[in-house]
Amino acid sequence: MPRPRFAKLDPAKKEAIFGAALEAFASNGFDGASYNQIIENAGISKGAMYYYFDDKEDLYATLVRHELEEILQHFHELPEVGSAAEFWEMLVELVRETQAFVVAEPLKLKLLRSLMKMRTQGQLSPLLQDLYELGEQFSAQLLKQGQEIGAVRTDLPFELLVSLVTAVDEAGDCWMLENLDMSDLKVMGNYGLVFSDLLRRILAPGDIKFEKSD
Amino acid sequence: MPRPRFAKLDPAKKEAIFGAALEAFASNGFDGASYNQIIENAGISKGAMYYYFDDKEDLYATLVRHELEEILQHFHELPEVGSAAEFWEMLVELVRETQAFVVAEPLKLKLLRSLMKMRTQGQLSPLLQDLYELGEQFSAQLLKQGQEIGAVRTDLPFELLVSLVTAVDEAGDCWMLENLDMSDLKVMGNYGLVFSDLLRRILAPGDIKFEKSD
Amino acid sequence: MPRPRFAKLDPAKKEAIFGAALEAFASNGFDGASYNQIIENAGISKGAMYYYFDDKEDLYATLVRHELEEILQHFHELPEVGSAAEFWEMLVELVRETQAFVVAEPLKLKLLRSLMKMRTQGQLSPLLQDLYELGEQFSAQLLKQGQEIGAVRTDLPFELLVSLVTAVDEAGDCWMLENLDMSDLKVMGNYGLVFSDLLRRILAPGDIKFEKSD
Amino acid sequence: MPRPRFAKLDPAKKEAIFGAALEAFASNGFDGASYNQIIENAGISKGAMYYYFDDKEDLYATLVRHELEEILQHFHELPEVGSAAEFWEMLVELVRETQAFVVAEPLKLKLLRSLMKMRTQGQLSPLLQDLYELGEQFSAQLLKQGQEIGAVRTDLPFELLVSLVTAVDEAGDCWMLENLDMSDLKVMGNYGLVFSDLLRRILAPGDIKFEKSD
DNA sequence: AATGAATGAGAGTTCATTCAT
DNA sequence: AATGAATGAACTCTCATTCAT
Repeated sequence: MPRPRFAKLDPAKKEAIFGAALEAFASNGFDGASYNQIIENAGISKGAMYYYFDDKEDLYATLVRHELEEILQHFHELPEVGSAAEFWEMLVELVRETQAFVVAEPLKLKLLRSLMKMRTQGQLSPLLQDLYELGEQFSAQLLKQGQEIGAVRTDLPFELLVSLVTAVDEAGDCWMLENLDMSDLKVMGNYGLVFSDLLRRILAPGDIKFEKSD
Repeated sequence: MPRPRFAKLDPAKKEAIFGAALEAFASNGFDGASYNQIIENAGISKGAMYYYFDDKEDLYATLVRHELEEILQHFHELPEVGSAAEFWEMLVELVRETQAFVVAEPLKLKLLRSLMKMRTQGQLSPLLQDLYELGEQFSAQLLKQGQEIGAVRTDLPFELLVSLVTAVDEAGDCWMLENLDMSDLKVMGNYGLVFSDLLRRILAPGDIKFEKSD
Repeated sequence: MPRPRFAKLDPAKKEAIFGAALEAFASNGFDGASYNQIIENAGISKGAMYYYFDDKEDLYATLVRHELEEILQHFHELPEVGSAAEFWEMLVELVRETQAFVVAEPLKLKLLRSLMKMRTQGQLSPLLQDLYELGEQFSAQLLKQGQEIGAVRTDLPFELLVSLVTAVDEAGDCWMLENLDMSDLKVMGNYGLVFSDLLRRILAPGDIKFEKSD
Repeated sequence: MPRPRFAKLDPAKKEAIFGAALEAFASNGFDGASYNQIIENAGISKGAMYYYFDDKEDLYATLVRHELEEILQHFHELPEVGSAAEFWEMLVELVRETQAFVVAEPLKLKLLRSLMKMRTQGQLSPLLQDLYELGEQFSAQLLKQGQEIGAVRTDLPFELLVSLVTAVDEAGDCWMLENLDMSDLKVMGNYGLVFSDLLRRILAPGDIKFEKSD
């Protein structure tokens, strides 16, 4: 089922195809996007597209994997952290970088989120299931690391933690895109602290002490 | 776009229509559900359906509103709480009831979630936008109350809080449906505490003190 | 899978649909016939066709069943025969009638034969399998009757006999269509004797005595 | 339309092409087989295939001719027979050999039969028409020989005899493939007698005497 | 002598919706 | 108040074939 000779294609056409696909899938989800329209917008013939990709799902999977790998690579070398304090500092930085990505590439974010949507509702095909797990791998790896140095709680099922982190991330990203003037980067910078603190609240181990602040 | 004379219909037919629609929309989302099939499964004529509802979206909105109102009504009279402590106690109870609903009516939950999906991605039509806000109203009201008695933080934009609560709720519900043996109600009961604690962590005001627990 | 409300359709349109389908299926077989072209030639809209028939196969099956029943009904009341001699006399008459049908309705013959073709090669869907058995039923019933009164051999597997009769019929029909001037009905009449004798040679029981005739 | 420089090709590739084509055409018939898939399965480039063969039909015709010639060559030197009795003895042997071929090479049999199918229904292109006649040539030659020594009837049009022999052969082969456990070669041997007797019944001259056997 | 990228018409099927009755 | 026949654009995908290299 993997796609064959798309790799060695004229980069301009490649970009045209990925561009059209990104636009369509991000805006309308997998089912909602029209493959015909993607093909048309990419400016290639029907047969050509089916020469590059087995089918609609193959294109979708290829695109998602492409974007996913780009992101994962970007966060590839997480700094080694030795203490919980260092872990949370790293998280702040991580969240800031993520937000920068969200603002810079909202379509890509929406694309990745479309995969999450498909998972919750309906069942994912094996091909897409693999992709999903690849995507979760990053959060999972981070959480694992946090648990090893005692920064992250171990009293809840691991998958639940992953789901929670994903959900809060998504809610945060989504809210930012809707409510923040994107040009106002300073304000945005501050929200890095806000969201990393939210994650810490959720993930911190033990009984949290809720102290009155006013 | 509001729905017309559907109200004074034979309740049995009403139920047939809603049943077929719930099944279809919950399982396949708005776009994925086939209006033709809903009509057929409802055992009603094409013309009749278009006599009751303007179009597919009208049926969807009517159904969602119906379920939403049923739920809102159920939680209508929240007990008045005077202190933060009482607020958090109430929240525990609330989460438990919500979970019971999730287990009892997974389809209805999926239906409501389909609305969330449409919102995050793609744009909601004004009609559905109204519905979405109606759905958020409950969380919003709860948060408002919490803020008034000092239980809920006021340092973040209100809409962000609402989004966060919604996201965590959804992640929790979703995780439960996937991972819990539904007959194992005792275990489920315990998760009421887990999820309400998660909400408290997010919503509690001030700088949270993360104390080492081991 | 059966077809729904095609029955109570304006007979003229019914005929248009059956006509287009007969022409296409008879000439090109099931796979070879273009459903799109059938629809166009029938002069109805695509949606309308799918309103009458579930799919291409449904139309094909409906058409074949229609023609089959017409034929079976025509031969419904076979005269009761009490002796082998009467059986062979009846066979002569039967073959003559069949030949008249072949000449009158070559397309219908080709249609029925297309079903046979599909069976030998590739496997028939359950729907078409039923049809095929309905078609064989006539020959089978005839053979059964012949066996009961001792006119037809019982030393070979019954299914083989059916296959042989079918094959010889087909070869004969086919040859007639190709080689006979159809207007020359007198000659054709004689071939009734020829073909019924051929069938008798195959079906007659016992060791046949081949006597020199010259 | 004849095929060009395919002859002097690496025999291994030749075999690969013929193998893929045989598999596809035998299983799906001419129309049903996908030329693209044949090319892919042959492990050859698109351009190469169109370099060797004009088009799909050219490959089909070349393959059929190849198999046909192989068979015809196998039966090339029929033993000279001087009497009707010897003729029928030879026929028994011939049928047995044919059956062995059927069991050994069912795909090749199906391929040849696909040509018959195309002939009966739809019209054969001149190229394929030639092929068909080549195939009939063997039966024809046999019948001619039989007629010369008085073993085969001369009261029917020659072409009709050929058609009948072909049809009965086909019915027999087909029935064997379907109903016989191929490993049960002993039983199969007996059917050599059955089928050659069937042919004799059809072909024997004069008025056949049907004698009661019980 | 041979490649494989590219074509675009056409396949069967589903869709939400309309409208004469 | 309600029917259900009818629409035709759009859907994903396959086809045999061409042609610049």
